[in-house]
Amino acid sequence: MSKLNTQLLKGTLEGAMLLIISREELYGYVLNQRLQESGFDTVSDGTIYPALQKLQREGYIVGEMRKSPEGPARKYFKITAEGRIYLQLFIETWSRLKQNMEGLIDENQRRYWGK
Amino acid sequence: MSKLNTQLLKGTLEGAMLLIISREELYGYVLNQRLQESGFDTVSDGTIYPALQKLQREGYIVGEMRKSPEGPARKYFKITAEGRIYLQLFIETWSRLKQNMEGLIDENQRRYWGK
DNA sequence: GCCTCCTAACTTGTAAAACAATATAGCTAT
DNA sequence: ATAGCTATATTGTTTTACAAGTTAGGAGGC
Repeated sequence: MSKLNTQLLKGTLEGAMLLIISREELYGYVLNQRLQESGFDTVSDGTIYPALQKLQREGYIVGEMRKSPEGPARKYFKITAEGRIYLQLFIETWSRLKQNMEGLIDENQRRYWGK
Repeated sequence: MSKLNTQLLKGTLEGAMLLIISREELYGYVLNQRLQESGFDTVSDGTIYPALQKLQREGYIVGEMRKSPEGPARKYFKITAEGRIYLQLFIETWSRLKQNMEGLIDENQRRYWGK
């Protein structure tokens, strides 16, 4: 079950992260909490920090270190103009995939009650 | 674009393959055509055959070689009882992921016309 | 002082998945 | 024969997610 979720996570995580960062400037630790609030299973540190670095490397987000009043410094990320363009592309591609899957699933369900 | 699709494909491909096999006994070559008909980009041979072997190894499908009236032999696959159970689990997990993404995307769209 | 806990970012090594490219092989038509 | 379509399978590479571990700051308890 959790393994299945891991597989389904692939490919959608970056998009989900970018969607959250697009509405709110935040740092990795809080991003992880937001993902959980959005229904995703806990994402490990070893997943989220490399993913953030990749998004930054590609120019979709930029990070900035800021001191914390309590605890270690935080790296706040915000989305760039390029990131917004990529985000729209992601949403379109996701929608297409969603419709494709929906079509297959609907047909599957239909065969179990009245053809 | 095609690269983005590749990433989104991850995790959903097995489910899509199983959905198609559940409605129709077929072999890899035709499965690939069906996937395209369902809107997925072309899936390479190096993806589909190992994926079929994995599904069989896990007991979700079984394959059987049959002679072809024209051309080389074909390996026909059909879904097993175990495969049907896994398929229902996949559909539930997919639906959950879909709703999670939907929630994030809706919120994103809302911020561009009437808050 | 020392230990534990919570926050916070990052690294390392491993496993899974998809791809391109390649190999093999049967049949058809030129 | 050789080119083209069908058909399965393997190899090597890249990407992604994870577990586990490292480093470090601040708070509280003993």
